[in-house]
Amino acid sequence: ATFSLRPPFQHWGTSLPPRMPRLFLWAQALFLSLPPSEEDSQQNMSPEHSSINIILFGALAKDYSESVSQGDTLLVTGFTVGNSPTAQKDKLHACNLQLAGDDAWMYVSTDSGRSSYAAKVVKYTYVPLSDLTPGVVVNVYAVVTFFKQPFRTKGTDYCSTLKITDQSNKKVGCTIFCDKLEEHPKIFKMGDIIRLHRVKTQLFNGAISLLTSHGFSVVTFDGMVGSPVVPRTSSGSFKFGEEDCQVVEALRTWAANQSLVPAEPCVPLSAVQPKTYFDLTCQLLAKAPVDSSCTLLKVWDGSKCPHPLLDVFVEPNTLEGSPTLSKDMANLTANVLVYDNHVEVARQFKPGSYLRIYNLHAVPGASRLPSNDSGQSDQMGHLGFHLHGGTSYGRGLRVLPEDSPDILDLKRILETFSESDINDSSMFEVWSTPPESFGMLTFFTLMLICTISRFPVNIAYKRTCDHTVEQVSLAEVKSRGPPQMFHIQAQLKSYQPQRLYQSLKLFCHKCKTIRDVPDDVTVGGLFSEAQKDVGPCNNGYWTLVLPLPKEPPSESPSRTLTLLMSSQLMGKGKAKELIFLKGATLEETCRIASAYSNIVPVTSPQGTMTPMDLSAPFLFRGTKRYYGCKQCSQLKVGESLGEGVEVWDEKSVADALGVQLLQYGLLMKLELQDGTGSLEALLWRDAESFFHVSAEDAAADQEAQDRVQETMDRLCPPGSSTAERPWMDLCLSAYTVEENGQRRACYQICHTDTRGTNTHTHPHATPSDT
DNA sequence: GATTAGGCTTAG
Repeated sequence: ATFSLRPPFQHWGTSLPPRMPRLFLWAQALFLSLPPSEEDSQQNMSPEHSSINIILFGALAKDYSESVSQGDTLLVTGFTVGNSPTAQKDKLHACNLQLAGDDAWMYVSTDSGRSSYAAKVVKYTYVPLSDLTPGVVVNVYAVVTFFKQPFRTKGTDYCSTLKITDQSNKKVGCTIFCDKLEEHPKIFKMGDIIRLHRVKTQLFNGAISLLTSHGFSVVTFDGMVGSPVVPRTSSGSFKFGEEDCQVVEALRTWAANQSLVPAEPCVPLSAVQPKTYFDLTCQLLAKAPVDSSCTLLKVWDGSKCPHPLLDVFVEPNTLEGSPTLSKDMANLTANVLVYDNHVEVARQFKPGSYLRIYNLHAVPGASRLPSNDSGQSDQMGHLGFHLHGGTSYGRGLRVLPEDSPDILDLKRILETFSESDINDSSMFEVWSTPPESFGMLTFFTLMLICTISRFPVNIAYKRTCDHTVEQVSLAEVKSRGPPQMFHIQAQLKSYQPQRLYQSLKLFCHKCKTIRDVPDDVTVGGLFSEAQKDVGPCNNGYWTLVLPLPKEPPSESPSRTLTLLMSSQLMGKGKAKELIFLKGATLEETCRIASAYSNIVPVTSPQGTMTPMDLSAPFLFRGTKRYYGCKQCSQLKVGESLGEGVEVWDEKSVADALGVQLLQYGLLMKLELQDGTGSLEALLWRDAESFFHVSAEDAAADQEAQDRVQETMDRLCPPGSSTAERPWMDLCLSAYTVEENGQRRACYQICHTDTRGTNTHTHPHATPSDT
């Protein structure tokens, strides 16, 4: 992965980012033992010189850190011998062995004696907890009997505190330090199985404990007998085989007969006793910051609490997500106040996600929230829930993945709410409302169904238009026909293109045509084609010709890179602001563009410098690429450049070159439905405000692309049923297009804004601005 | 490259 431009560019004095190996492993006093040779004895070498440091660089470091264990025998070839800078300190050999580059290899022979090629065959040995001795690095398999979710330490890391045990019945404490939260063990409940690689034994208070050591890794599993053995890890390169399955299953079976786990700490809202501590598995409906040390979470688990639940009012504009009044009234919403260290954790949560809250305190009596001191006298004795500060008793909270068994159960329960029909008697039970208020009940039940059926993404899609139009059904839209504006309420049935990058288009304001953004293979091909033009170009530009080092195969022709700068700009000391580049590959152009403000790739077919085929970008600015319209551009390179131009941006460069600049846009076709029918509508003119993304950013920036994807995933969650999709308030413009003499009605979504993630409007409420 | 914590209830 060497960068062929480096030598000339270093000479030229640019600041191109170097491509250095990113990974290296400091493998200290590795597991290698060299038996003292005869020469050594003759030279009176001291015994400590039988140990030597090996340093691995690059890909080797990554591969071997995954595959070498203490005690393995290594065969090392292709190394260089260097002075060991740590010889004084570690008293090891004065030299070290450095393994870098393609020639360096290391072969690993495991305990079993079968030598083999590196990473593939390493076998881990697991030590029973009763056999642990202090001061060694080991691998263990165990059952978790106590755990704390990772919490911030006073140092640089997060810490997970665990207690684990195995068939040897020995209980061992385990402390995991790691600065990355995702690398901490994913433990959801006591009884989960854990596999720890490279943990260090340590004597503390007279007992063995385990501590993370270099190269530490962890995988966890559900502890329930019979459930699928699915490793939970964030590591992409962990080893997991048939034997692991067997170890996990053996531990599960053993643990099932041991009563290791105390009485089920997980309690549904329907079984909560006041003044107790319990674990709650729930879905987050909404959250709101209360103050710097307290956050409110509104959650439910689909069960009805027998005790009246405390309601906590917060300013609606501070609330993220959509709690529903109906769930409050049905005593389904639990208000959880999360304090101190847990606030940071809760900040990451998104409404709709599934949570488990550990050691939640059910507190009868009103909360002392400043905003509702007065209003809560009538809530005396209502149950509130507190997640106190600190981590005692494993107090904490985390998101559970949607496919974990407990969540599947919970989802099923929550689904029964959205599927419930008004005539469904289970609904009446939920309400436990006396028969005499039946009329009232029907109204509220209707409300409940309306709201819940739009769960979990009850987002208000706000119309931003300023006209007043009656809201109509899709069937009416079709029967009334164009030209007209409509307001509709609909769900997304499907959309095209499914590959969202294909929605990026280039638009010419002059000839009104839309074209696709070419992919890198196509653009790269145009650059290769342009490279064939090796002739000179003499049109009065300052020219710098850079020979490039030969690349294999050696018979390939030598290449040069030509940089051209305008004499006019040179005269003003602005030469670097606009650079023309000839002979570069696409990749090289991109790299150079990262260091200069405007790079124009050019060729010189008849000895005159001219922009490349306009199928390719005519301009690179940082990560952004700009295209010109083939039909409408009238290239004029060679004439005087940019008289009076102060700032060189895409517009002034396009003007100077006679290029008709194309504008980026997003084009999608959305199929809408509302129960009266479905309708295909385009998203084009107002697509940027719909997604809150500039199309130009979306062409160059992953984050912007993600935002488009997220919006589509919210409107149409992958694998979701219609009932789960949110409703949108949309403004629709109907117009007529003529194709082959045929007139056809066309619809476009306009004036609609998906920013409303923090707002909530009841589905039947009329947006205030319409 | 050391350090962090080393379960055992907040007090809202």
